[in-house]
Amino acid sequence: MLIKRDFLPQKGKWSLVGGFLEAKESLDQAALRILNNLTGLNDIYLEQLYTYGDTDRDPGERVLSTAYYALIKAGDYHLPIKRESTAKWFPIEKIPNLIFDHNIMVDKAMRRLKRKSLSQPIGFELLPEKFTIPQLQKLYEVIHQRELDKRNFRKKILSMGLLKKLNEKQKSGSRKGAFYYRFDKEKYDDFVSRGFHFEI
Amino acid sequence: MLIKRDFLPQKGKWSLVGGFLEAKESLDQAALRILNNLTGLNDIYLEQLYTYGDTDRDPGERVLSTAYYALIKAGDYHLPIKRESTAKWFPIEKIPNLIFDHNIMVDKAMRRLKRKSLSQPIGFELLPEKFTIPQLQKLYEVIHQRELDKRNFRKKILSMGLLKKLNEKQKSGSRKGAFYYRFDKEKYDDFVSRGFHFEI
DNA sequence: CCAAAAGTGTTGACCGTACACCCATGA
DNA sequence: TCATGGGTGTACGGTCAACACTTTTGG
Repeated sequence: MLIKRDFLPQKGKWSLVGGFLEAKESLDQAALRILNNLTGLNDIYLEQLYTYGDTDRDPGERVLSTAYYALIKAGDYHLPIKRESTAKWFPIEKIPNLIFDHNIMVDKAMRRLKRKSLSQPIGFELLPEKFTIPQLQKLYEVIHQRELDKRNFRKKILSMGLLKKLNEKQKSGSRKGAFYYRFDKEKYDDFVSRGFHFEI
Repeated sequence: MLIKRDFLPQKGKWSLVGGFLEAKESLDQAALRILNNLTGLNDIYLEQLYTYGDTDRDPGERVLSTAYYALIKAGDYHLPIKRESTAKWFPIEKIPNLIFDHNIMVDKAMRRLKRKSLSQPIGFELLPEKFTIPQLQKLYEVIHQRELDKRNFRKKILSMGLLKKLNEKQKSGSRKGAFYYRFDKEKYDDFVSRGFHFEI
């Protein structure tokens, strides 16, 4: 999600969403507040990415920026966006030139996400409650920017035992319909606490 | 490397090394400067770890801390440490209670290092120019806090083709003596640029 | 001659990858 | 009936893990 800057410098260019830390809030709280102000969303997965501290990043004055990235469930982004006029979603491969070092931030976030997706079932944060295996596969394909074999993907994902199959099919998107699944929260917690690695 | 605080609050407790960012330096430069002031070392591998921004981390006043960790070659730490009276090296498993959230920082650094050691030959930064395979193995054992099978370790490491065997033995440490090796810088760069993963 | 660390190969289990066809259904 | 995406199994090769004995040499 990018916003079109409506003030100088670089007015009119696309930019990541940002704001200033207040005296009595933590960095995490600030990130939540800023995201919430723009989108109205709560309960969003947020993770600190990196702190950018070069003296000349912002040509105006010296600014330190601690970048965070959020994972927002597919479907939630239909919610009304507050400053709708300026905020817009972009597919990751079509991100335009951004102000300052923001493209570097996006790049770092993507690398973090790729790595993370190999050691944690991030679908939890990015998919709706009920989702199909083809949906999950597409998520991994977008993150890793390559196509995956559906037989192998399904085998791998199911072998982890984290998914519960529901007795319900998604009817949109195909003639046949795809079964919905749900993450098994308990097994997931086991998994995470033991740490796992997973090639894809 | 820890220092004993010689000022309040928490005077006498162990602490990580820190300092304040100056107006005209980047975070990276500040980290280098602070490390150099204490140890006299240059050309040290430094990596930003995380920025701690809770409002009550320091009971005195509000402080934001961007933590960095350094990898210092075994052997270099024999160099005279400037503030020698207060700085001391600790084995990782014997780190005492530290001030504020510094134990959390150490913990995060260790986790980062474990992960990193699986995707990059960190021996480059941590071992002297010439090193033996048993030395390299001990490095991985310390980082991962478990023993490794020397046959498997040797096989794995050599199969990567990153090491050049020298015609020289380390005579201390064993009767038989162990051959020295050296990293092959070119192949290493290839490796890193292609990215690799490596189970241990 | 002996203690102590260096050095060496094989095997089985598991996992990743490649690959092709049938199924269900709405139009 | 057909186009579309969902769903399934097998076989090969590579990699990890387990495991025990020989070599060298200073004391």
